[in-house]
Amino acid sequence: MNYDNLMQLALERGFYFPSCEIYSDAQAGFWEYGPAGVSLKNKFLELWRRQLVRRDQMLEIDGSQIMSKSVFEASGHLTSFADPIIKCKNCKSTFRADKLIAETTQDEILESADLADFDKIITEKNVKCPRCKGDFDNCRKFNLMFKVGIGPEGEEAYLRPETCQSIFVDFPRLFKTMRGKLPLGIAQIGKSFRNEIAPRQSLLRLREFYQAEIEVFCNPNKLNDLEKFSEIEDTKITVQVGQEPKLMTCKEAVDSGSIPNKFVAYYLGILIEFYEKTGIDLTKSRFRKLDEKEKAFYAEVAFDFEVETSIGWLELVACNYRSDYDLKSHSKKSKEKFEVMDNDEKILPHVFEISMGIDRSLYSILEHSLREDKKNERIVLSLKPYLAPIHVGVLSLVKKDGLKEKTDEIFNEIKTKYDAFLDHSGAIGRRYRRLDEVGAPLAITVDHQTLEDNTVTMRDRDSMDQERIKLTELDSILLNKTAFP
RNA sequence: GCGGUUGUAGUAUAGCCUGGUAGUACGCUGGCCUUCCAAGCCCGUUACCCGGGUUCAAAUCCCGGCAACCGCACCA
Repeated sequence: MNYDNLMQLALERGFYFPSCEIYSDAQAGFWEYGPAGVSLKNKFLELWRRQLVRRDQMLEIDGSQIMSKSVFEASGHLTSFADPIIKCKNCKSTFRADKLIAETTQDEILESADLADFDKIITEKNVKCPRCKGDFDNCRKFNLMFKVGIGPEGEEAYLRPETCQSIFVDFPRLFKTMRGKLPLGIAQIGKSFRNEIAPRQSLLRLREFYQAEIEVFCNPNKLNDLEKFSEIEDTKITVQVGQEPKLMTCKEAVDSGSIPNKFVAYYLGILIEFYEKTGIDLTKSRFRKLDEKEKAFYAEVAFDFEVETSIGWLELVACNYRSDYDLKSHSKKSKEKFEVMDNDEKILPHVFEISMGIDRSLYSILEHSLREDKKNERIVLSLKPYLAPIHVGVLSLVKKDGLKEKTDEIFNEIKTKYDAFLDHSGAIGRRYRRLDEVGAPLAITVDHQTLEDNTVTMRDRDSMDQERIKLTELDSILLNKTAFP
């Protein structure tokens, strides 16, 4: 199934839809999650907590979305997270100043150069608009951060462009008070904000989006000294260095040098074990090593976890070895001490980050789970049961003869424990089809026999098979079938 | 941000060229029927992206805005 099929399902079944859609000044790049989308997202995040945060005994925090100017002076975002742009006075085309200068004059100019330098070169070399030969306005910086004004004086602050800055800033307190020991993972789920020039494709390129980030603080001298590496050494991952993706175990990846050390390999390993449980098709996934040009300004080594969908390869997770870039710069700017003791050694930890795009992950899960069952004329969302927005449909075969009342009774017994959906009306087949489309793995139906022997039929979403179960066993069956792995 | 295409119910669309009662399908609400997979019948429900202009009259023509799609550029 492709992007359009999924978009239609999302709109019809309440997974996601455009923000502020009733108003004509609604801007692109903002989307809402509907009831089904929220339920899926919550369960996805619960799985993330279990498979990464709990597994590795990480600390989870929830930081503020608005952060002070100093944070982004230190992090480099105020200067590096901006593009120098110039606009043609005549045809209004916009270009990146550094790229245009490089193309037309062969002069290399740093992206971070002063604005006056750009203007100077453009005047000296007589650079004109490549479209219409027009003159340019003065160069300006377009920063992708949203600036906000705090309080009546409008003090300068910014919406965070990545959640991890809270983690770096909070590190000294967390390490001390939580009795931290290296390596230490600190995790956070939250929203980040980027003023993208051209947001597009619903959840895939947003101005306001969710990230689930993990920053692992480590001793850079012990990157191959990691006992728990054995847990994942046989886990298979696809690594692409250069052009050819290769399937290998984590151990082979380290031995062959595809992944630089056991430490990085361990986190890529537990990440792939997490994604395996989301239902994403891992045969359509790869860790792609980024070359120098593609890497972020703070990254020393970077792997993108990418998944193939109907619209191409999508970057779901950026895995960056940020070295001591962040702690060093925050330490310098704030005068706070970031060094910690690792046994007898005093060190400034290095950071490896696993920066996950939640919205893109959810999109990929949905696309990989959605299928058309032509034989039975239905659309089925074959989500993992523990991720399904609705765990179980509770249906009455017909409303009369007390079946409705019996159904209500069963529903009331399970509704606080499971995501159950009660439905009495319409043809039974139609109700099953609707549940198939939101991905409900199970449906139980109350019929006349139920009143006699307290059994109901339980239908399986994927096979459409039915079996009769005792109501006394309903809870344990549901518990078992919808449990997280 | 540029260029092209487009914008009609919950979804998908017809109507637009040639201005005059906005139609269809699926869905949805309620009812009849029905003992398990989108059946049938009846009743009902919901829409012309926003603003301005032309006109006796605008979904339709014109201008502006916004959005979506495709391409270019961008993507820490």
